[in-house]
Amino acid sequence: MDANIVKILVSSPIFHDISPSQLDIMLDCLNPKINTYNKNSYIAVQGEPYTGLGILLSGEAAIIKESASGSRVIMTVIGPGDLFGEMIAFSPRKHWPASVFAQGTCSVMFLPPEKIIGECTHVCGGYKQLIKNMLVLLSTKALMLNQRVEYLAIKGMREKISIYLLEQYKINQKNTFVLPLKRNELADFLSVSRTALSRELGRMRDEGIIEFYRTSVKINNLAMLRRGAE
Amino acid sequence: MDANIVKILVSSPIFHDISPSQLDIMLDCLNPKINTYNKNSYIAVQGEPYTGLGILLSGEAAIIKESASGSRVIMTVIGPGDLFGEMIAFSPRKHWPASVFAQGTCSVMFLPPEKIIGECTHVCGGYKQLIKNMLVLLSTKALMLNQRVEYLAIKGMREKISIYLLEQYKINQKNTFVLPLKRNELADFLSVSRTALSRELGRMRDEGIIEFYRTSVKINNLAMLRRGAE
DNA sequence: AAAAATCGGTAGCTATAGCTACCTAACGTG
DNA sequence: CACGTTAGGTAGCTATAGCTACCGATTTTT
Repeated sequence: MDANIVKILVSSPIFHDISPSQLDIMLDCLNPKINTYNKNSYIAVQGEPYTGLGILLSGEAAIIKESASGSRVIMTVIGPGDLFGEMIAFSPRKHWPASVFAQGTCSVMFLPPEKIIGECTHVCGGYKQLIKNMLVLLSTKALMLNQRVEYLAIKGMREKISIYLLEQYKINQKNTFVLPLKRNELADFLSVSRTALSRELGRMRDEGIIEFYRTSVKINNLAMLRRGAE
Repeated sequence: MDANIVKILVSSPIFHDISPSQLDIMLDCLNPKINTYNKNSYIAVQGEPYTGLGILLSGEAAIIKESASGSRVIMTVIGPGDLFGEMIAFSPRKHWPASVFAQGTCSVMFLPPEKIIGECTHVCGGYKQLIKNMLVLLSTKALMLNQRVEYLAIKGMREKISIYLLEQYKINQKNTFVLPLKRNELADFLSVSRTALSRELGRMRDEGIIEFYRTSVKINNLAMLRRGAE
């Protein structure tokens, strides 16, 4: 296997803690298929049969959800080393739940999922690590989604903001901190409109609960913030 | 190991396709801890250190999310054979993201997650199956959550309903079908108020798109329903 | 079979948050 | 450094959906 490819693969979370030499051996068992895609072409099409666990080797691709009427929403953008289709690999579903679209020229490695829990009887250390990595990846994904559901299920704008800020406060352990998201991204994450988000933040500032400038925030009244979270 | 316990375990998705005799052998490796809990006591407390992958052997327990202010929301109710804490098992997080509360007298088996990707070098068939089951469980969970996020991210009431009905239509392949959820549950799933949901359903009926009585629905105008889904 | 609880539809009121539009501050690029 | 672009705050208007209240129908309990 090409040394360059191995280099990218060892940086990918799916091969975390697997040495290049181990990886080289494992690839023989895993039966990977490598394809290249031109800019603005489909790597995977929503609804079509699943083609395996994808690892982006080079280029940039967008995961997009397409509605029946043809409107397209970009879910995420992925780069070299990133995975896609990891949720479907071991589920009973056998169709792509979203499309993957090459933003530039891309090369992609597909792994047949059945090979991961594979026949490969000589259980090298790398093999065990691979499974462990898959378990970690899926758990983390599920937890992230779970957290997102929790935020989306919150009714009020004030409540969403308060809970989000309290969580950030807990992480930073300081009254003043910098948010990891820009306004637009935060609005997206909370699934509210940016303008309404800004308005509510303004109100909270007027009430003396917080101060902010762009992504930096200072909590002035923790008790009131807590009350806002209900 | 008690034959009764083995009987429940083989019915649990985590030990799917593992024979009782295989299971009996595996349990020696897995180092399970069994505890019993009185009615109305905590099996796990949100925020406290993770105690392992839980399998409910008997009784009924509720997964509840508790907010800082002390308000409690029941997420799901689980019964014998059901799992809990499967998302945290392989993630870097080491604290319960929700509480588990015994609704009646419960007995619970906890498995240390590190044993699942275990040291157990004699790779019996059952062991491989166990890992496969974990992967399937986590994938399915992630997909479910993903679907939920998609619904919650939808803005309009009409749009939510239309997409939901179209999905049900696709499943049933008939114009007339019975919804798997009651109004209350559907409102919960879509994260809208029941009254607003009923109102919009009424509007859609007035416009001749659908007919309905309780949980049975008939689609009268598929094209309009599609348009409602944007 | 009567009583109680659940389920579901309707109506009116109102708070909320989305949308458009606009403007200023920061960033980045040739 | 001038230009375009992105990020973010503000304002006014309005549609939407939440809430309360109520009532009839259905199911469950006793």
